[in-house]
Amino acid sequence: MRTTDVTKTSAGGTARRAQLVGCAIDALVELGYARTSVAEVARRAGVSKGVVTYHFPSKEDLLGEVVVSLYRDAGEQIARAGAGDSVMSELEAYITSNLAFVAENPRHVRAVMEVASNVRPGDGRGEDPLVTHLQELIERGQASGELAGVVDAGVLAVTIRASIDAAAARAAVDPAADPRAHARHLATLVRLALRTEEP
Amino acid sequence: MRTTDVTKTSAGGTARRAQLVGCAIDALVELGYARTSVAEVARRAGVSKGVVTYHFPSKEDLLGEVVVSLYRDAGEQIARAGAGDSVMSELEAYITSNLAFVAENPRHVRAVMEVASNVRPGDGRGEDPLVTHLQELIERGQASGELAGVVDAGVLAVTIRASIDAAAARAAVDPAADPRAHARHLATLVRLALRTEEP
Amino acid sequence: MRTTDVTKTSAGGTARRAQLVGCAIDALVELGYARTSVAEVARRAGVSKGVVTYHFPSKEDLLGEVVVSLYRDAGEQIARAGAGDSVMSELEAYITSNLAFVAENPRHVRAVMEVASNVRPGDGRGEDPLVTHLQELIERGQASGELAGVVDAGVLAVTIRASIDAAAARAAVDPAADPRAHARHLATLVRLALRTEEP
Amino acid sequence: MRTTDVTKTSAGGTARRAQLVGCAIDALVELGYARTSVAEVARRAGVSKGVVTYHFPSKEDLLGEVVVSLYRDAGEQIARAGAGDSVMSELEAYITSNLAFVAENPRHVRAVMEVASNVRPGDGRGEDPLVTHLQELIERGQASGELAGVVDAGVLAVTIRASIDAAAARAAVDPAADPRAHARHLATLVRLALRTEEP
DNA sequence: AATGAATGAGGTTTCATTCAT
DNA sequence: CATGAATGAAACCTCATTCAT
Repeated sequence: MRTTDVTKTSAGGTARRAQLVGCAIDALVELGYARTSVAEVARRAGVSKGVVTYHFPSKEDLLGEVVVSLYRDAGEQIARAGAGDSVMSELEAYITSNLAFVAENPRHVRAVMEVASNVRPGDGRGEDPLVTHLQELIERGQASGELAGVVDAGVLAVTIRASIDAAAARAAVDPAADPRAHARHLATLVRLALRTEEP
Repeated sequence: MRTTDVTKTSAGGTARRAQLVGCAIDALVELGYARTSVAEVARRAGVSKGVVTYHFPSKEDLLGEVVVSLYRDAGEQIARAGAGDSVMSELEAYITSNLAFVAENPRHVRAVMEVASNVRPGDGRGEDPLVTHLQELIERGQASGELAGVVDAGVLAVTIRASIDAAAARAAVDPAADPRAHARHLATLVRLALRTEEP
Repeated sequence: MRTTDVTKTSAGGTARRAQLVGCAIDALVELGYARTSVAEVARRAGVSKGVVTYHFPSKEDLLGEVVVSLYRDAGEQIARAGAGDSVMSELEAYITSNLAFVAENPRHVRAVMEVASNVRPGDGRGEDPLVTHLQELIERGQASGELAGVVDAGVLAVTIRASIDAAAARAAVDPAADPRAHARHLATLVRLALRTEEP
Repeated sequence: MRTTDVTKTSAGGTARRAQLVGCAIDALVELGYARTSVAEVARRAGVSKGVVTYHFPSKEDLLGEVVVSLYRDAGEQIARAGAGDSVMSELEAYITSNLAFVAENPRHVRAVMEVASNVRPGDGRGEDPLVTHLQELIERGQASGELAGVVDAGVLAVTIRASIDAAAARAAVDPAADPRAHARHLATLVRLALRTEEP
């Protein structure tokens, strides 16, 4: 329980909001989406239900904050990873930084997965931008001849993304999992699949 | 609506059960887990709520049947695919038959995904048997020298499984997706990753 | 409390529905609109809250039924009153039958007033059809020369309607009030206002 | 929005109170009683919720002030209208000044109606003093022979009052309505009803 | 087998009010 | 004077489940 005393901790309700988001994450990880109610989050925070709806007018707002705060944190960290000087090293940096973030925030990642798998996408499809970005990266490398063109860029992009997510899911639930090792092995796998015959 | 008249169709109400499972699948696909209620399933079947609870003592039983019936069908079909004469061809058959099944049963697959992401796994951990099976297969190939040993068998197994699931998720929701093509490209990817230097 | 045993009273839930409407009327009269909750109605009926929402999916449905059942009853009774052979006698019949109905159903009338004064009219205005009907009647009499044209038909129509409603409000709350006497005096008033100089 | 800057405007916060009453009126007119919350009033005033409860210990106090401020204003204006030299002219002055006030303060009037229809009268019954006053006036005229005695003074009093209120309700909601014209026509109506046969 | 009625728990949200700063 | 945080009650609604017929 994140019942850390929050009084006098920070100006504005920022601390309280952060605490509530933290409790929501805990509830999502431990109970799943369906059993994560406003009441449950309030209970974990040791406050009344009203406090939650005071800081987050609706449940959607609270869970939305769980999601965006992850994207904010992940975005910052992954941006710092910077790009490599070749497509392959950029791919590797992508994989590594993603799973490094996962290794450090397994529960937050898991919580967002719970939310994502239970929110009906408004109107429908829409390519996953994460996958699209990967695919374009790979295609660029293939076009320049740096990478072999045998394997389908789209399928490889989906596969990389899915592998990262699977490792994340695992890490969130199994403290013994090692997302960084997964990253290394996945990078190897990708390198093998994309190596040109004669370097 | 699967309101096919079911009266006097079969002994023991097996047909009614099948109809209800079908309606549950439809509801899961169209409304998502949260909005799939017993009442909704009954409405779609054109019967009263009592009928559902009569055939399935609890909601869990109904959704459980959605899941096991998929595993039953998939198991049969994939078993028929048989094994190849080499580990690589067995891997390929696994990938292909899995995604062939997905291509033929996208809605049922999607429904099971809805259920799976909302049912808390009994107590927790537990290796995924599907992944374990793949991993053992790969390790066998690597031990015999048929396959290269550079890549980590566990990570590759997880990645294959994740890639298949991602393609399935996509196919279930996007009629334009082509799971069979995904299977071919994924098989290529695996072959590249596992090929020995000098065959 | 209308906790009359309803079991085995009638086929279908019609009796239960009627009982709930009755309890809603009682609550509206005794507590007013704001304090008339679904829970309160259930309590008065001696049933659980769920019963109310079972028969009336939403609170709006329940209160809507309070209103339409009044209009149904009133419509039938007033229709039976029939029309007179002159405009004046028709006006008199209107006033009399309206207040006779009020005299017999003071609580139901009061309940509907509570609802009416608390439901925001969807888009806005819209002439009150009851008033419009009266106004047309009066104008017809004035055009034919049967009634004096000095007084404004619209204002008289509004005034008659308002007077009836005021008497109704009074009757609903004061058992000593006499709506039928009010009707006689109001009719006299109208006759005086509309009499021609030389008959 | 009545967000007029009120700081340092007046001693004792009288201006703030007036501003809040004004915002409450706006909310009542635009949203109705049910949706007029303390928070809404504060929002419209551009201040925090606490300000409202500071100046008005309870919601009832705020809405009460909406009502009494109307009665105060109306009382002053109607008193200025003065009395006529005959009962009939006094009746006419009453009707005219009432509806003149309505014509000038339609929103305030509407707001008070919202409140009135949602506040349970203390214990119940109680003659309406406004009606009683009218009734006594009429009876006086009838006793002196100035007015005809055919029509019942009580019913006429109720009817006049109801007609004024109906016109007020209309004016509050329909800017095209003309309460002053209503007053003239109503006065005519009353005169006709009370004229003696041979003057 | 099937139905419709009933239950009661639980969910989200709104709100008047209190209070420390 | 003013604020923002917190509370707790109450409202409406949904739903899985039980049961008599």
